[in-house]
Amino acid sequence: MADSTPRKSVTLHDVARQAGVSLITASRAISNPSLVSDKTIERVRQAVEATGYIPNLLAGGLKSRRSLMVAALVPNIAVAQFIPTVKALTDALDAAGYQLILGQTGYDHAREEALLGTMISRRPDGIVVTGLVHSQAARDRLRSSGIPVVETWDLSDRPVDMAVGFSHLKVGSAVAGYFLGKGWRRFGIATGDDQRAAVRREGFVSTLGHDVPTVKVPAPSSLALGRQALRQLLEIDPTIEAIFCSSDQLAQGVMEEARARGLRIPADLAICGFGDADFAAYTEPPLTTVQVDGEAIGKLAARLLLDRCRGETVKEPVIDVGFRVVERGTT
Amino acid sequence: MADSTPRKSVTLHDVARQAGVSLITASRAISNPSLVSDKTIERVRQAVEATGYIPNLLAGGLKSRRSLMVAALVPNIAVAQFIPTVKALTDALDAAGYQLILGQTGYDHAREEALLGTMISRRPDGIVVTGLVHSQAARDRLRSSGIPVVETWDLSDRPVDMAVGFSHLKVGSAVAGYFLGKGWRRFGIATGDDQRAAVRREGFVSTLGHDVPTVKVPAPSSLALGRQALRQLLEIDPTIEAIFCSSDQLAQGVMEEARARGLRIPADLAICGFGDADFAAYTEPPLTTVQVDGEAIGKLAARLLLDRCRGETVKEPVIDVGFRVVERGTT
DNA sequence: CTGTTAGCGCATTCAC
DNA sequence: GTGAATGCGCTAACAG
Repeated sequence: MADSTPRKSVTLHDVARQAGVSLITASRAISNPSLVSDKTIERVRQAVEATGYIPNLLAGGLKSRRSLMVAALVPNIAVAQFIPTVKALTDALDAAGYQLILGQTGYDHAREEALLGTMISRRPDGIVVTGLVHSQAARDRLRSSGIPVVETWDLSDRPVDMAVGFSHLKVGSAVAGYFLGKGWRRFGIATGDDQRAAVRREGFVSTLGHDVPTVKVPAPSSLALGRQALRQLLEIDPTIEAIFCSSDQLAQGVMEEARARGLRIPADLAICGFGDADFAAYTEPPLTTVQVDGEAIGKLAARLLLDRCRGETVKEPVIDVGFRVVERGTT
Repeated sequence: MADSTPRKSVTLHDVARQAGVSLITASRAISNPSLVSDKTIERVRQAVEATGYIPNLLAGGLKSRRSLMVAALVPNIAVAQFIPTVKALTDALDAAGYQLILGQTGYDHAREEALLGTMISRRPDGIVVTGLVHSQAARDRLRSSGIPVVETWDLSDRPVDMAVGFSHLKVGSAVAGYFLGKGWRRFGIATGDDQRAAVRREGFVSTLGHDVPTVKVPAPSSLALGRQALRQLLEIDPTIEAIFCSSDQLAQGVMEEARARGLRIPADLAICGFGDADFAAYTEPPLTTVQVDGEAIGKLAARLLLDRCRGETVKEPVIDVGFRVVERGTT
């Protein structure tokens, strides 16, 4: 009972010998029991128990060409935005026996390209990226690898393979339209420095028809950066009536700073966030924001990938999950 | 230029043939260039380029017994607490060529045990778990697997292998001592339902010498649950002077609810969080909390693991990173 | 239902 | 400096 298997790891060979069956029968008893008699299954089960056998998925995957792994690339896991997606993805894949390999691109295209190479070299059965794959070289390599790919949190006419997301341009337009409908005319933008946030800004400005004072903060955005952003925006234009923030964390910071300055929300300053974070409905006042179903994105990405792994052809390889401006107390 | 390698993936064999060298020379040119002449390296490099070769780490790892993967088990990635650790771990490992496989135990011991089995079957070069491994069966399997293990965010006299964390009992004691020193005598606890939070509560209560009204919320804790917790606590005892929360998210919710009720912080109600989240210093008033360096935990865990992978013996297998009560405006 | 044969793609011996 | 053989641990094809 001290230590059963100190060095030499026990292999399927040992199990087969112990059970008095051939290697392949032991293999089948474990991974495809319907092909084996109950008596044999039981003998193998006992042998597994006795030897403390733990299968080597790497070896199996080499032959079967299924690694049961999915690579997920996020810009930065500290970006709260993507966590529900990663969580839903992890859960859905786990239920099907797949595990997630995590990679961070740091919003850097060169790094993304290098990381994709590393991931491909691990032969995952699928790859999920947040955002669209930027470099053409990376797109080509992904395609020629033959690995199913899902691009998420954005949409494209010509995805590498599959996509689950929504239009950031439309988000910006929708918020601008909403602000205009409320009668406000003087705006500000507090935004992270990533590309999708830039597209939302573009949609906002284009619907407005003119540019808008903007403060850009580095990712990951946070409450602290939101406070700082409002200070800077009010320096640029103290008469701003409404601010569009690229995340709810930034918006929360803008709220705190406004409160610290004695500004009433929304009478003196209206605020709209983005993402509908878990806390957004519970701030004082509750935060108006753009709801995006990050969890659904993760679930759908998993479904697309798993369908592909089962050899099915996906009929709808590009899914628009949409978004919704959720009006609450800050506007 | 259409598609270079549609089905049959290119192997090192193809590269070697193209370069006019043997398989092993090609292998060395790529992974151990110091053993090969510059001319050969260049020929191989060109062949790699021409064929679009991407190495298969699974195959290499099978022989070399190094998967270049580390498994990380967290209760739930949606728990903000652990994100800096996972991020630091991912970054540090990535710099050394290792990738992280993510798993979620859901604070469930049976699930943790099953997941550890799955992870071991992937033959990672190291395993990081948040918290101590609970089931004895899992501890035994981990030990006999021979895989380096780091338990984090807690300490133990007899870790499975290595540990990086701090004493939750001492955290609870320290906060109780701090509260008592401020002259408060009527307390409440808002806590997540995980085991480490329970130990912090135990430390708090034991230093106090008597039990305390407690509201327990399910993980992951959030601002919304914090608001709810304060409502319940005030029902139990409307005269509570100070509340110890098991996370800063909960504390933020308590603050919001207090504000909504017109309670002044800290005059009417003092609040202490746990974790020192990124927003804690920027709330109104800034949140008193217990600072724990989650990033350092991740970095240290990576260092221990990498040292082991290099075959070095770790002289200090249990590291106490400590903690600090950070006094801010809510107390 | 069970077994035999032949690799998966690469890296570790050992030779030269 | 380079190469030939050998097998990591397992499973896809066939056969019986």
